[in-house]
Amino acid sequence: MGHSQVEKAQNRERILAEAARQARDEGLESISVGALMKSVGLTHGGFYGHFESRSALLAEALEQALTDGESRARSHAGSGPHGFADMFRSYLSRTHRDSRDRGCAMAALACDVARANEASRRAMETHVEAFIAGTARTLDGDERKAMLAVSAMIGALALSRVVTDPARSDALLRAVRSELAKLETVPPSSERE
Amino acid sequence: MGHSQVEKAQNRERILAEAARQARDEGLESISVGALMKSVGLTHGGFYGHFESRSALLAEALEQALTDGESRARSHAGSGPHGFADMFRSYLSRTHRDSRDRGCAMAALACDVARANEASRRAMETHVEAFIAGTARTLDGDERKAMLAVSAMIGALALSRVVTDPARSDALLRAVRSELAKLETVPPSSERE
DNA sequence: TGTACATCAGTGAACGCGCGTTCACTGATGTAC
DNA sequence: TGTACATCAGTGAACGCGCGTTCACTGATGTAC
Repeated sequence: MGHSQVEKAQNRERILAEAARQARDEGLESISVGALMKSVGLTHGGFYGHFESRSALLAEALEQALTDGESRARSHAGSGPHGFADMFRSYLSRTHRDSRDRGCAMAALACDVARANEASRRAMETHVEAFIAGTARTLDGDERKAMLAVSAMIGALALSRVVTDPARSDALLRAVRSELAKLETVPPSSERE
Repeated sequence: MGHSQVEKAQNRERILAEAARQARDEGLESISVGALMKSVGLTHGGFYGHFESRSALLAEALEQALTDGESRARSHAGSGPHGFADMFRSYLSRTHRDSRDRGCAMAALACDVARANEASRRAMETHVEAFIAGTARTLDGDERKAMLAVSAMIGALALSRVVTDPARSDALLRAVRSELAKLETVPPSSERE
């Protein structure tokens, strides 16, 4: 056969990208070396020329999935003002709900990572903190509001993928969108805090 | 050996209870027939006297986990007034975060169920809708507020189990608790809607 | 520029292992008399 | 109440299967001359 060094590097990227996609689609643990290699048009034996082991791949795939989802969230915000409303509207869109394999890895994998090893948890933790910090920046630096918003966005997206009734799934996304919109408005009076 | 019919019924319950616990602790798919039977003190062969197959068990275990978590949430509300504040305070407690195997199955398994078969999704959907309806009842029937609250509770609990820094995990729970508390108070004026 | 050869990316057979499932068997249970 | 026997809950060896991993091999790549 024989392939160039350039092709090898490209193949590694293709394997990793596909693994990150499959992780979000079917879960990290459901990735199998044979199926993964087949889906990028290679045979299983070649896998170990790219990664030390399946578990080493899973670690990289998780990081890749987290980064993918994040850059996608940023690009979703569009070229307009990267405000809070722009962000949560695209995050809580039906499009995002229906493209789990290309969307936010935190919503797709939070439960799995919660029971994974500490390295995986730390990897996702970094992205959770970044999401909170980025959201706080659009909310006058109010971190507590940002924590509520991030929890609600990730929770609502995950739940919208559980609900089988399309109308109710849509309603859930819509409701959380409209309630989050209220967070951005300054409270009419500061009497409460 | 020989065991009575009463013992058989009890063993079935013990297998199911342990499966529901393991499902929340390590994920539905990580349940293995051999390990499960061993953990209740039986041998793998006897499993098929109780369940038709592993996948039939998983379906029952999911339902059991969902019911367990729900009844626990109810009992957590305590004997006082079953208000919104009582509920989310116990839901977003460190105790709940740290006892995933006995807690809410929606927070523990939402991501897994999102990619599971339709029967599993429908099973969890019923409990999601019940949680929303029950929460709405404590919020003057405002379903949209309830959807925000439920999304935030489930999202925050799941994320608090990802975050490895104990102080930050606590802060996340605390922040969402304090922000949800504001939902219950009637808006100072109805000028906005 | 052209040739000879070492390198190495990818192949596919083979391996051990753990899993879900089956089944002949055991011996206490519980019923018929 | 006591005895004889059919039932059946649980046992553990055995099965096929898919998986992660290894490794001898192939043949194009890319370098040394």
